Amino acid sequence: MPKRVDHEQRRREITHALWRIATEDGLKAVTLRRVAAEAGISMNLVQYYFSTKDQMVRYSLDEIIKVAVAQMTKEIDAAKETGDPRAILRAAMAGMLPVDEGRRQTSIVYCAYMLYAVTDEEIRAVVSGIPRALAPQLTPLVQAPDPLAEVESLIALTSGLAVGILVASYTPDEALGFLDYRLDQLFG
Amino acid sequence: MPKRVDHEQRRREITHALWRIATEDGLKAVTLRRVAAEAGISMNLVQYYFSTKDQMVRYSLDEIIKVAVAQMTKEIDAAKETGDPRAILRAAMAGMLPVDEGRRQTSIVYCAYMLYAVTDEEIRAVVSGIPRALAPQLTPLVQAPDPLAEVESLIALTSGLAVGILVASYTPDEALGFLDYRLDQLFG
DNA sequence: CGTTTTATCGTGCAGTTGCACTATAACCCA
DNA sequence: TGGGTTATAGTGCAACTGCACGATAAAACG
Repeated sequence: MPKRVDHEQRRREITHALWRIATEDGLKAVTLRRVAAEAGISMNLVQYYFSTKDQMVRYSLDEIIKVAVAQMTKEIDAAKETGDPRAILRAAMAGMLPVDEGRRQTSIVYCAYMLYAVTDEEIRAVVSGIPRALAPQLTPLVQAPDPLAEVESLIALTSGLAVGILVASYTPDEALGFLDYRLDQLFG
Repeated sequence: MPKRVDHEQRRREITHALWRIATEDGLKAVTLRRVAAEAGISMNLVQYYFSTKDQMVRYSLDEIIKVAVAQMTKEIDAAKETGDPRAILRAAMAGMLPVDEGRRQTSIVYCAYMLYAVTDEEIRAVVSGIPRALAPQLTPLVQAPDPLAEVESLIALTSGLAVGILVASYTPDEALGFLDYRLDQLFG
């Protein structure tokens, strides 16, 4: 048989191809044949690693969440070195914004899944818990009458800004400006 | 010929059918045949009123924006009677949230188009201008060092909350709570 | 060394999609 | 009253979709 292959690795490669397509033309452009072409393999091989298209899409969602969380965690940890609550919050929020090419891809794919979730029960179950899981980690950083409301609002704001950047309502700099303006109020 | 028919009216009927489908199963479920079935007419008739599927989708986008704007304008005007800036702002923002069945449909369809906009140049051009057009109308209502940043942030927050409600991250009441919490800060 | 696995490919298939083409019944106008 | 027009319906088609079914070469293993 040909070289033995790490299946997880192959699945991840296919997933990356899927992301590239979703970034460029949206999830609606994701087909088995196109993913195969983008990954440089035969369509049959895609089916070899994912028994069904839905499973492939679903796997890619789980992966993008992992990547996004890892990305943000890294930002937060780096900021934690400073010990400055504001810097940590800013890092966490800016880490969700599509301010560079890497994060832009993550954001686009993530947003695509967000909206998928609106009409897809299963994906909604995965996506809906994310802000609820994130908020409690950040509440200790703020002093306010209602820290949870404060942090949840901040997350919702950031999510709105992220979509705003993607549809070109704001430039990344403008969005960061709005975010900083808000943080000024929180800590000023 | 059969009864002479108002073409605009027919197009709107078809558009409503499209919305219902998009609300239930997303824009990806919108096909000529399904729209026709939902509207209770033959597929050919859909093609009679829209020469192409893209045109139909695009027309429905323009319509949903019109409806959403009208909805919000109505809310705002009603609140203007009170003359209370906070009430006006709240009406404008709450008018964007899917807090009842009617607004839920508007929001879902609107969100679907937002997503579409990320990877579709033409639709992005339509969608991206919306917050920029809305913000200046509301800036006179707030007193702050940077009223525009204030209002833009508020709009982004609301947009984030709207998506959050749709994917069941928040209940409508929670979202309204976050909004009010923010307004408390602004006016308190 | 032979045979069993395993990664890969090509092809075929039934279903769906958007669209084009034709038909026809009903209404308006000359 | 009759020819032209318009709203409607049916049907066919090429393209594409996800998926299933072999075929094959190469590595692993007895």
